[in-house]
Amino acid sequence: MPRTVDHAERRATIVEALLRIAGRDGLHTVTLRGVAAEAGVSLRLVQYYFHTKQQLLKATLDQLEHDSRSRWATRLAAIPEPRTARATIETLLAEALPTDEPSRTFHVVWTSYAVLAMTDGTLAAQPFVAGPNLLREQLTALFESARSSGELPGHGDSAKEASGLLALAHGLGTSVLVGQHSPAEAEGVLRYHLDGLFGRAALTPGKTP
Amino acid sequence: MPRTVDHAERRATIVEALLRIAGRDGLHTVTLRGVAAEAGVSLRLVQYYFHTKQQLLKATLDQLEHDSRSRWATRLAAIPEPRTARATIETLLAEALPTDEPSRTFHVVWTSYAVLAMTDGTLAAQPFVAGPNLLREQLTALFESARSSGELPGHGDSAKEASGLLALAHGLGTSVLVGQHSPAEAEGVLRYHLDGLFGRAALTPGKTP
DNA sequence: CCGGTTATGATACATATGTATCATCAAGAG
DNA sequence: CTCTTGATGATACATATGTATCATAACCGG
Repeated sequence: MPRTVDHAERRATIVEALLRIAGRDGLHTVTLRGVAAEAGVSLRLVQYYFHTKQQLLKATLDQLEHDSRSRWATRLAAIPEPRTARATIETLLAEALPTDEPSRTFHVVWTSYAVLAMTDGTLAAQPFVAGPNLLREQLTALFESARSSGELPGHGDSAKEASGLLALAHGLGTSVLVGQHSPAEAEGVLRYHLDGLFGRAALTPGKTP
Repeated sequence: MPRTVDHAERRATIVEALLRIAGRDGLHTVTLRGVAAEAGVSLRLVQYYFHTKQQLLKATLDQLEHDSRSRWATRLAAIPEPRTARATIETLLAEALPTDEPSRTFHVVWTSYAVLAMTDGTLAAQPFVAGPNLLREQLTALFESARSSGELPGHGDSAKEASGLLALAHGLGTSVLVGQHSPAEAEGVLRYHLDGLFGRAALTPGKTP
């Protein structure tokens, strides 16, 4: 065999270049030449590692999904040991809020793909259906166990709670992306609603009757 | 004056054609020639009434905003006379859920514009900031009055409740657009959360302690 | 009726972009 | 060393698209 290069690494740098462009100027401004320039490689190389633009876009989406999953795992693993349902849930949902710049980039591009998936049937819709569904199931399970353990008061429809909370976090995320809310505001709203779920009275001092 | 045509009407038909295309195939597939063909006019006419593509896109966004406002007004006016806060709030939020096909088209295109606004600073971000903010203030006021009238139990941060509910509705809307939830499911989740706010016990028979 | 303004058609132009082709270089195998 | 194969560079090609230009028809005021 002649000189061999780490394909995975090359592909990663190219995908990262695409992500930078898409996060800065929008996914619709992504062009093969632009990606090549941003990555500091020739157009030919982009073609070489991703034969077509569709494949490059697909690979980028896969990468986004992969990164997202690994971030979740990291965050979950970092929860301090008295691992309450509240903390776990808050951790899961916090990932939906764009706080720092890389997170913002991720969410902008991810949302761009989601919009594409709304009309482009060829683009895999699984990431935007199966992913959230999985998350919803996790949340539902957390709710259930928290309810039976007594951490979560009252009775309710855990599935609906989970769906709602997920939608809430997602909606807050886009509101941040669009400039309506600051990340801190969104975090506050999210926390407020979690407080409501887990019993506000116990958490807001001075208001206990 | 020579032959004069109703410019507003022509512009409307062209904008509607653009909306059909954007709703069906995505905003990124919109082309001047495509719009012309869809509208049944010549390319020149699209250029004549909207000098540049930017202006056409801008006009379409304005149209979307206008339509949205008028739909809200219609819905609000249609609320039966014992106009409870609950009914008004539910009406306001229901507009965020894509139920029928025209509504879906609207929300798909609207979301596409929102994504554009995330990176394209030239595109007016007001619709996606001022609009929701206004709605949030309305909701906040409704919460406040409902609280003082006793319709809404407990005390809480009306502004945060309003922001959260708005984000919830919006998040549910996108989850429908992306195929994760059916419109009915989303409606159910929304109603469930409203039930929670307005006191679930009074609404779910058989669970009163 | 006629001149001028509005409206519309046909077409040209420049450019950006995805994709394909041809050539060349590099490096390890035999 | 050389020769095969993987990696990369330069460039060509076809096309789509936004925009501009030229011409012409329709209509109304004087």
